[in-house]
Amino acid sequence: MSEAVQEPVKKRDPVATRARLLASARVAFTQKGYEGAGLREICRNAGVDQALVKRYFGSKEALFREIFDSGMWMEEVLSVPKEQLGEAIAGFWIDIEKSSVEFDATMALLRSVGSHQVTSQLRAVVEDQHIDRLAGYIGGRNARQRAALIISQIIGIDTSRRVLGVEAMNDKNKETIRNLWASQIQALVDNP
Amino acid sequence: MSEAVQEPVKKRDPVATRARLLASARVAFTQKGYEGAGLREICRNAGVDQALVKRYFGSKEALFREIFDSGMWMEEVLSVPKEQLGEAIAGFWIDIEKSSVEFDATMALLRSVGSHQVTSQLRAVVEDQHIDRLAGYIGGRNARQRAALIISQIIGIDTSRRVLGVEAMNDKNKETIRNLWASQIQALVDNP
DNA sequence: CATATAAGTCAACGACCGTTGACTTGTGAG
DNA sequence: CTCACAAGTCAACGGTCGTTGACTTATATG
Repeated sequence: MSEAVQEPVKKRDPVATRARLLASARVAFTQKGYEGAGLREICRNAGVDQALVKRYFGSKEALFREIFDSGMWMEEVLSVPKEQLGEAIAGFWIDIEKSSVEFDATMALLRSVGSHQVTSQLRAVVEDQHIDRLAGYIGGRNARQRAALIISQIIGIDTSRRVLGVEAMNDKNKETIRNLWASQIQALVDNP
Repeated sequence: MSEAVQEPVKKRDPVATRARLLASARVAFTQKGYEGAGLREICRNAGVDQALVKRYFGSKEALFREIFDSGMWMEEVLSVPKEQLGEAIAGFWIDIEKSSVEFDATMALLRSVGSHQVTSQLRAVVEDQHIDRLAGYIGGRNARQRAALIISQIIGIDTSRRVLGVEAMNDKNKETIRNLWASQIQALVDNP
């Protein structure tokens, strides 16, 4: 109402269109993974024609890449002192369900892991955005390997808990899982 | 040559056909996951017609289920004393590449995790064949949760190492990973 | 106001998917 | 030897997929 200083009522807004396409793709990839999400569905939910994916991104694969490029992955969790890193990481990923429901990059990754078309993309995301960043933070001997183990635990626990829905890790057992997992991570952070 | 006491040279052998179909399906699901593997490809490699999948198994989903039913999952690794369980599990899954290349149930599971059609199947496999069995073996307080964390680590590490191909966990770093991981598992086995 | 260009639409391509019913043919029981 | 039935084949169904080229239309520039 008040911010409409200039409202040309554009019928065509490439910036907004691109944004709506990206937003819709984020939801679809989160819910169904790379292969499971269809371009027609993504475009329908974005209210645009399916041919625009090619114009704006080039291909489905490039659209998928775009989504993972804009992630500030470990930042939020790497702001705590090392002694609390186990609690911070475990707490963040155990309570992640409260985060933005419409886009959950971890879920999108886990549900796309089986698609050969994007495995190299996902490896790059895991290595560059997660493992390397975490390894640089914890330091010490075999930092890369210890960081890789921590990231692998995130992948495995999230797969069991949220993708598969394993009962032993459901909300009723949340606190138990969080405590056990936090001390596991902390052991890897502290050193071999 | 010598064992052919009775060789009817059958043109039709339902038992053998079924077995060849299962063998081919195992390879395909291992390499491409549930969605990525097509029935036409499976049948072609088995040398049979694609219509036989319906006759023998009913559907693709049922064929997939059949493959995971015949698994003696944790048996091999649960034969060691508790004090060596960490070493046993880590060692088994780190060296798993030497096992039967054509069928690797863990890979088939990991590459199929994103397919909604089979998530409930896979959850059942993980819970009944892995978590429950391991929990019964290790015992103690919160055994199910500790077992679930161990199984989740298998899932996560195998996803990083063999599905994604993360460099920090490749063969050159195999020993480091094995040792770090073994002590992580052992800590969960011993108790909270 | 005229117009070049970008934005968006439309319909179709070729390929693959799981499934299915009708068909042919081998095989063992009588 | 016959024949009923199981085993295996064939072709097609209806559907989805990512992609693409030709088309229409809005917008900004001059």
